[in-house]
Amino acid sequence: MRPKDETKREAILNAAMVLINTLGLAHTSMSKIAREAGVSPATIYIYFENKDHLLLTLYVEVKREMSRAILDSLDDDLDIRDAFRFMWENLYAYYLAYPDHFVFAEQFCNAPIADAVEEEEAKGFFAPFTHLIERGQKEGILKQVPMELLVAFAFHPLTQLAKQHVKEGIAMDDDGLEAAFSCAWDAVAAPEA
Amino acid sequence: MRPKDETKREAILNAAMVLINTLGLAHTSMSKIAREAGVSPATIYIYFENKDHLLLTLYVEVKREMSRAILDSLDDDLDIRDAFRFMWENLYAYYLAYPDHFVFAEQFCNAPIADAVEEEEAKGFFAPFTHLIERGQKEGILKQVPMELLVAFAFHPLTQLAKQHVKEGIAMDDDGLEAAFSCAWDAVAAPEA
Amino acid sequence: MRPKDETKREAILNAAMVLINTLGLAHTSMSKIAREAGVSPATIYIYFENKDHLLLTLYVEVKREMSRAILDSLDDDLDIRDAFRFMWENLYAYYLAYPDHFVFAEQFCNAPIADAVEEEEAKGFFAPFTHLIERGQKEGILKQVPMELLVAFAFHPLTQLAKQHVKEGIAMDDDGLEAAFSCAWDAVAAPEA
Amino acid sequence: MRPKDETKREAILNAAMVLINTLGLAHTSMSKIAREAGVSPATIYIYFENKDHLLLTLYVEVKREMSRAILDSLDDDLDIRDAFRFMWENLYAYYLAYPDHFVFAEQFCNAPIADAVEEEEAKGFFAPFTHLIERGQKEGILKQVPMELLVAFAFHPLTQLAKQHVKEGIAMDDDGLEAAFSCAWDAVAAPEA
DNA sequence: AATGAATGAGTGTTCATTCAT
DNA sequence: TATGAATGAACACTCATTCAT
Repeated sequence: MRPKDETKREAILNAAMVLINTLGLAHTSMSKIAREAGVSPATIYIYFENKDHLLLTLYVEVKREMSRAILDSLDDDLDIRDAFRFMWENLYAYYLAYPDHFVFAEQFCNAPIADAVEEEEAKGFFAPFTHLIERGQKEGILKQVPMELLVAFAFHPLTQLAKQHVKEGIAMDDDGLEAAFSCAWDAVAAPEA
Repeated sequence: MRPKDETKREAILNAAMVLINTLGLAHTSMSKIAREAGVSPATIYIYFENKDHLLLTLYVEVKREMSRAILDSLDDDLDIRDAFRFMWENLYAYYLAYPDHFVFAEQFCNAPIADAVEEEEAKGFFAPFTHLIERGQKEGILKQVPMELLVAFAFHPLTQLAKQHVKEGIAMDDDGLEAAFSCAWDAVAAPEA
Repeated sequence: MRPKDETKREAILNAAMVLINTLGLAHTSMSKIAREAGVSPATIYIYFENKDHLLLTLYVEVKREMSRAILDSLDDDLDIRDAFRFMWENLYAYYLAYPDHFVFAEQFCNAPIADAVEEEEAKGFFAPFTHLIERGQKEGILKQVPMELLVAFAFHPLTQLAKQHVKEGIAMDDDGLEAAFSCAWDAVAAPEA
Repeated sequence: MRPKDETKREAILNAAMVLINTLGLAHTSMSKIAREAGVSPATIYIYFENKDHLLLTLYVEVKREMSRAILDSLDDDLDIRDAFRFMWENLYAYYLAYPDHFVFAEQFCNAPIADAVEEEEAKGFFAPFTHLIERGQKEGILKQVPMELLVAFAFHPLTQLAKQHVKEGIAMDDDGLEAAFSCAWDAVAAPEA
């Protein structure tokens, strides 16, 4: 008996992501994924129960890697603003380094199939971030508004910028990042006394 | 030869939107659209060249309606902050009133097929908004940063919030809106002297 | 709009029967049926909901034709033995004339899929026969035993004989039929006083 | 090198029979058989050359067991009628005791694949029965008609009854059996002088 | 303009079988 | 012997689109 081939599993996941980004979810078929991954269509079903399961797995793994890249090296002793900035820059760097992860995640999470992801599963990866916000609010540094607002302003404009930059093949320089961060920080920071 | 039936055209477009929101782009076929719209598959091809054309048309029309709802009643004489707030509230109201337009647009614009939309076509609808920003920067009221930054912070967090609220079936009350707007305004407004 | 083509429907049903008799239920696929019928696989689904529905329809129609051939010309005024013999000979003649109907029915009714046939639907075709038996019992000509016994002895040996004869390409002559019928009649007839 | 495991072979054959009776020949695949038998698909090929060989083997073994149950204890000294009755009751008892053997055999022998069984192989098991008939004809107790007729009337109605009873989960009592046997015997017995 | 019939190419998935261990 | 991995071909069925009316 041959052992399962981890590289084959990775090849399948990666082929799926590449095709979804190129052709779209709607035109990415199992046989195209198989061809791109260099395996037989039947082989995919050894590693994944069915197409939905494959896509869902891909999404969760991408999200996990994202959170790792952004949060793993987060230092709890940093003051709020520095921690915030650290994540912000990590995130933008991640988008530029793995644009396909990011493009895929954006397409996937807006499709109804994404509803099948255990909400908490994906969200859980970002727990350290929510803790940071709570700390910031307790310390009076962040605005006393619902958490979802702060998350929306902290993350989403950056995502949108990255989407444009990835599509146009450009990137912000240090000044651009600085300017963008100042917008983000002003959005979430409590007005100074 | 009867003239083309405008209500039939609308029925087709609407059926497509409903199905795409329910089943996803990937599982929305021409025959399902036909069945949902109460017409024959062949009839769709009288109104639209092919599937892509139908989807693209739908997207452009949705975007046009969005911009109309938000910008048509914009008064050029309003001061920047009031104009800004006017649009902001119009936009959130639109999301709540036509969640399917909005959910569709989000799914569609993240799929590669959206690349086929004349970039400027969709953007053009929002020209009044960019003029507003330019005026705000000239007047020193908005931050002197690239326009795309201001757009990203002005629009995108709200979109994200609306997406959550639509999915969870909730809505912000006046206080919530006030808080959210203050975040947005702080993000884009020039720091006071 | 083209009208549905009845000959196409017949061609599909007949192709299915031929292939099932040749290759067996297990090796008869929709694409083989399509090829044999000279239509596209997709066309089959215009006439039949799915494979099971196609097979079930085929079975019911074959049973209907069988009962028509055997019972339609049955004369209620005949005495029991003559009526019985009339049907018996009609049935054997039918088997020889339409061996494929018969071979198909035998294979199909022994497969679990046959459980899906409305029991009464197929049985109903043979109501005239059960009425005949009841009359024969009332007149004291047939044995006073459960109806299912009489049916089993009246029909099933003949079916078995026909199965062998069809397979071996032979047929009973008049003497053979006479002998066979005398066995059948002795089985069901009440012992003479 | 371990010796082949007889229980494993039995498990495979039994799994095949169970699945064929449940799902039908058409939906019984090698991997389903493997799963049901608790072995790997590859293992089946150690015991059987291929799928056809497995099915054919199963059929022959079932037929062998049937003939054993019915004929092994047959006493040549019994008079014809008693011997006949002995087998008749043994056969019905067997059907009730091993309905799955019987249901399988009926499905299988009506499928074209059964043509591959050495005709004589299966028939051979029932040689004692044909000898009995020959003796009965010589003694003038059975009708002087072709043997196949007597076999058809002796066996087939009973099979048909058993099929119904197995499906409906009922069984004949002693009176029912008596009545059924009297039909069978009248069918095959020579008319009394 | 409008339709249901028709289709070849494609879908996601399972098949019988073999491979490598 | 026994296995799970692996596969190309096939499966039932649907696709986007065109045809004939």
